[in-house]
Amino acid sequence: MVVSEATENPDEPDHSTGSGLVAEKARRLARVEELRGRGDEPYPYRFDRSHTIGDVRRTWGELEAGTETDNEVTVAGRVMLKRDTGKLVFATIQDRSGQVQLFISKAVTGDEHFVDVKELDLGDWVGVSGTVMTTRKGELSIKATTVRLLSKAVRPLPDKWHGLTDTDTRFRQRYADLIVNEQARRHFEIRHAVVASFRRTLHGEGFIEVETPVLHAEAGGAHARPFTTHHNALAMDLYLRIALELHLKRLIVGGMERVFEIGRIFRNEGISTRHNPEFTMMELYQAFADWNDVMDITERLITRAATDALGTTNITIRGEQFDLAEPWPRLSMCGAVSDKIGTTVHPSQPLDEVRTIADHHGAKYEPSWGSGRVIESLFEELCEADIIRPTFVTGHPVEISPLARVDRDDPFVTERFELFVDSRELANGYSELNDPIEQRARFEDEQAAKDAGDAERGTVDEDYLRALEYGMPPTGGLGVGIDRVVMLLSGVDSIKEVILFPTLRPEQEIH
RNA sequence: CCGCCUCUAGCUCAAUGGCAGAGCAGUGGACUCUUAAUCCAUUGGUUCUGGGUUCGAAUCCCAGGGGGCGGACCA
Repeated sequence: MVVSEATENPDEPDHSTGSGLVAEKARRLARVEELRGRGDEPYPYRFDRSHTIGDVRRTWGELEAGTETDNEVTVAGRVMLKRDTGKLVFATIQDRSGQVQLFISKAVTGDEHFVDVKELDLGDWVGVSGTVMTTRKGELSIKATTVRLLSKAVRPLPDKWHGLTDTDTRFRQRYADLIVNEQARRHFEIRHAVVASFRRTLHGEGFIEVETPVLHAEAGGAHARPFTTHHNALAMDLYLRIALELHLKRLIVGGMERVFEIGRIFRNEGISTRHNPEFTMMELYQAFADWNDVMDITERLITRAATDALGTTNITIRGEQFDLAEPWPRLSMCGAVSDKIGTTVHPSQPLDEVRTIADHHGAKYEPSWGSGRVIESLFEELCEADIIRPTFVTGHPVEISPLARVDRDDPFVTERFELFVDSRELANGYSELNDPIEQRARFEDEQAAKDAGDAERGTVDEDYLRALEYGMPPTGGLGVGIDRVVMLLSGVDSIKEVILFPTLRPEQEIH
């Protein structure tokens, strides 16, 4: 806490001449003391309201201008604006359902109570009782008989007109962002609607919601660098999970048939407009289904989420309108690359041949990569940027898909798809590999690549193999990046806009 | 980790090498139908930090810090 240098006598700071944040806080804190001194609690324990502001608007929104009713209501909200015309004060208060004007007349409240109204600051929480009315100009208002302070704000709100625009401050002080920026509140309403919609759809189709460990002894199920942590009592290092996959499939082995989890996963990688170190994934696994079933459920989940969150399946991507309800095109990875460059590429081709093509088209690769992984690099380099509308990219090479089942018609690719929208990967799914012998071979390939220096590759998960040995039914699986779905439906370009508290460096000093 | 951009009052922004300013918020005053209320008066600055160039630096240079965008990384 900084003590103002201008304060010569610390026992009695001079609020009349000071200014700036320190003086403003001192002035408001002095008001807190003044209220306590006379026996009024500036932070009461509870308050009963009869209506939300949204209720008031719904019930009386059509009232004609210049109407006085004797309908009594009690609402609560934060003071956002105050217009003082002397013996009449207008204030705009806000709760999560909206804003409404208070009409506070000295003649109604009485002189003593009116003095306290005058002392209210922007940002204070109040509980208000009064009657519903409209002004001569037609503004729906509550004609207050009492205005009770529910919580004194000692820090001023951001600018009442321009709000808070500094991105750094908006993300660090999300609380302030949410108070003043309706758009920010909207993004998190959409987020809630998406998650609720996913749950509703999945429950409706017989899926069971489960929770699996966040702390893993082995970080498997994806290619990513994990965060490490330590458990003291067990005296061992643990990883934060990078995927949900392997535990959920153990449950399919256990006979749960349809399971899903919505959970946080952690990847120790770069931060960008599309990546946050912790993000939310929904994964589901459905026994007796294959990748085609999973593509269908992906369309249902996201289309219904759009309807539930936005009331429409029409969305705008890069200024262009798309209807999510129309079937989503399917594009094979090898086919897309082949079409783009005019020659056929396929993971069955010798590595030299594929490398030559990559060199020719500026796609990068590492010495340890096989043909399949180089083709993926070609796809990322040449095709990804062109995908705007929702598109299933299918047929990923076996080399880059260690948990997916080989295509029933082509032994070099898998029955796998990734959903791309606006050049971003939103979902990933496949027919799950359930042959324990083949899975072991795939894990051993991963381990070999890891041993050769590729840090993101996987390891042999013996317990998972043991589970498969009990027999996993044919299964289709899906992972959906919730944050990215919310980005799509919110129409924002940065993942930080849809994460309440995105990862940032800590502030050095808090003012 | 690299490149570019950015950082000025609580908030939103000016000042392009020559006295650090405005609006909002705050403070004092007027006002019983305002709508970002209005009107009069007024307080408030480590110009992100440190160093340098210069008679003189918010401004130019160097280093550092925060943030943004792009790249790298991210199957």
